[in-house]
Amino acid sequence: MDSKYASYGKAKDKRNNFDTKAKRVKLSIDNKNNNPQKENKHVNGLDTEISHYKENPDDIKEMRKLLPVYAVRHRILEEIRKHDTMIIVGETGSGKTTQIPQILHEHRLEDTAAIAVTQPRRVAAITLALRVATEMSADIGSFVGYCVRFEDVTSPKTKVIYLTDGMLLREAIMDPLLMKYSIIVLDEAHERTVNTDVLFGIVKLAQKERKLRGSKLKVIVMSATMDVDTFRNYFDNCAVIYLEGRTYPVTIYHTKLKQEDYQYAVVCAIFQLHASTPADHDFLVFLTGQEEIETVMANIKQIAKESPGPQIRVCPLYAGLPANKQLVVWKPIPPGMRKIVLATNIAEASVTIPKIKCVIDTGVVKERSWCRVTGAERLHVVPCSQAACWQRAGRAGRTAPGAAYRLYTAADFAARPQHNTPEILRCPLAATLLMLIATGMDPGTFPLIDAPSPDSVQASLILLKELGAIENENNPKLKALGKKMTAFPIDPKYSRVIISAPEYGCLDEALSLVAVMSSENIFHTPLHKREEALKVKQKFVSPLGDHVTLLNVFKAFCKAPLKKQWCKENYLNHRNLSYASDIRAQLFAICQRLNMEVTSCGTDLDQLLKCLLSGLFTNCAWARGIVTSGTGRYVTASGSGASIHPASVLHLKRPPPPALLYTELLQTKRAYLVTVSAIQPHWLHQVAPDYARRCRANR
DNA sequence: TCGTCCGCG
Repeated sequence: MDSKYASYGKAKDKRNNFDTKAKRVKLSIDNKNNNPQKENKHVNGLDTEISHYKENPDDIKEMRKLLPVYAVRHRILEEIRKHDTMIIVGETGSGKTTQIPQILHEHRLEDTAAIAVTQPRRVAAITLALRVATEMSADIGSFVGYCVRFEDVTSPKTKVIYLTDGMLLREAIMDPLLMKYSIIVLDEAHERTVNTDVLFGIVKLAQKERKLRGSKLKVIVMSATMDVDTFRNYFDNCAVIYLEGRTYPVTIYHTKLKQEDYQYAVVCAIFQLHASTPADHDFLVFLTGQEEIETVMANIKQIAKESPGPQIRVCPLYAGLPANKQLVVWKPIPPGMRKIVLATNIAEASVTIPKIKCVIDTGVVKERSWCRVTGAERLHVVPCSQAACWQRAGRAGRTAPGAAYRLYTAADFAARPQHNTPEILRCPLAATLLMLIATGMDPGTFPLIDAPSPDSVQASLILLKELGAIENENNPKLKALGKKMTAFPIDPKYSRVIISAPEYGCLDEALSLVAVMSSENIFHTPLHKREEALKVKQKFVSPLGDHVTLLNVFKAFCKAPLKKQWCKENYLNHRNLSYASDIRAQLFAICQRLNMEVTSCGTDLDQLLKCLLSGLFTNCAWARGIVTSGTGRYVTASGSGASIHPASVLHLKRPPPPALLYTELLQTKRAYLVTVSAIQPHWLHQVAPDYARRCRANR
């Protein structure tokens, strides 16, 4: 155990040292209840336990009447009748997402068309629809339904449709005026996901155009944040309704001193609170990632052995954790024991853990950003916004009054930005721009609350031009190839791979590979079982590189009869492989619709790599002739240095391949090429001659 | 020799 805390748990005298150390966290009451309203305000999110409710219809009616929104339903209705666009700010538990669509439906405000209620997440769309169907005593898929990727549970009679905003965006490609709906409710607007931001513009333009045609579209934006000025300005100073929430007060504590090392501070805070808090108070701790969670978990277990107080059960929670291990968080524990949940920001909005009384917030988050010049994505730990801090604190007040211990000072808090940087300013834009162009929008004039820099837009338009999707970056007109690309709900580079595949006779393999690459990491490597996980991976490894290795794993997964068991034995993530399998089926169906011939290249895997290169030709790296500084042994097309990621099967391979095709350029401590294959340098000239010429000219 | 936040179609 190389933990820097490990020694504290070993001897009692060192425990004293731990307690009296100057560095220990001092928790003080800096702003106890000074602003109880504010404490609740960014709390939102969906109770995943919603779907487990089983009540009789009378109870449900009574429960609806108790919701804050019920009392003001007539006023809401009146306002919505009056205004074409409005913003509803509702705190957690106000019932806005489940009740307002019902109120609209009961008063037949949707007319002959339907009501769309969008959500950033699939599970939310599904569970909300199930809840509302129960409340309205309807079968799901009748007049209440939902629509998410792989699952359309609606019928022509469906009047209230819960759907992901990604799904509504895809509908906009077919019908930019969204004529199917007379009311569109955009929920969780404060999260500012790329899809929600783009939908704002789509509905705004659709509303304007439909007004001219005498077909009204009502737009209702729902948000948990109180800072609605940005939204209000964007929607031409529309009306705003505020709804009260249903949460309990959360007392906020800040540290008196700045904590230099939050990983150290968090362990100190846990044990200080552990010694002073009743055993039935569960803790929720916000950390940044898998490795950090595993390290802190090991430290807690070590110290707990020597520590007085109730028994501790530590539960890790992050998205990459296999589902069965995630579920442990929701399992009840024996009385007299304390549950400590160590979570990433998955617990901030995506999932709700009941009975949390105490939140410990490190105040940091791991954020991904994109560099338009090198195409590199960066993962780094940054302080989170004030809004995120309130959101985290609110997790302690879901079922009873609680407390939030912030491992940063009140001054530090005050100096933070109010909101996180919207995703649209941080991510590659090619997919979004292609979607917009396919919807008939002009990327130059499309209204966005926060517009990305013209340089970022330009960089992504150039990529779309190079992929053959649009004519020109200055006058982006969709080409036939681009039109075909939008049929596939995947990254434009990958849809280009699929469309090229028949040419290389490898559509069968390309579909599998693109499906796996569109899913999350399929390898699960726990910190303490790394060696064993690496050993079992060997049977899938191909000398050609990571891509063929991924393909080998996917093929074996498809053949395995007991998939869950098989994944466990092979240290693979069953959820992500199943997801890849679903994506493959979806892509396959689209190929059939487009009359594409599904052929296999058999053992001629060079064909597959060339095909991959036809979409990822901008992702080539060449071995450096002369080893210069420590920036890496390869150089990319943009001229930046990088090394093969150590998790790659080509890492440390001798001799190093002269040229590589990489999936991702990731900047962590250094720049790494992630998921790579060896290619012949002359392939680039065969596969993408125009690009190869320009690329050589620039180098 | 690395340690992959969260999501969507």
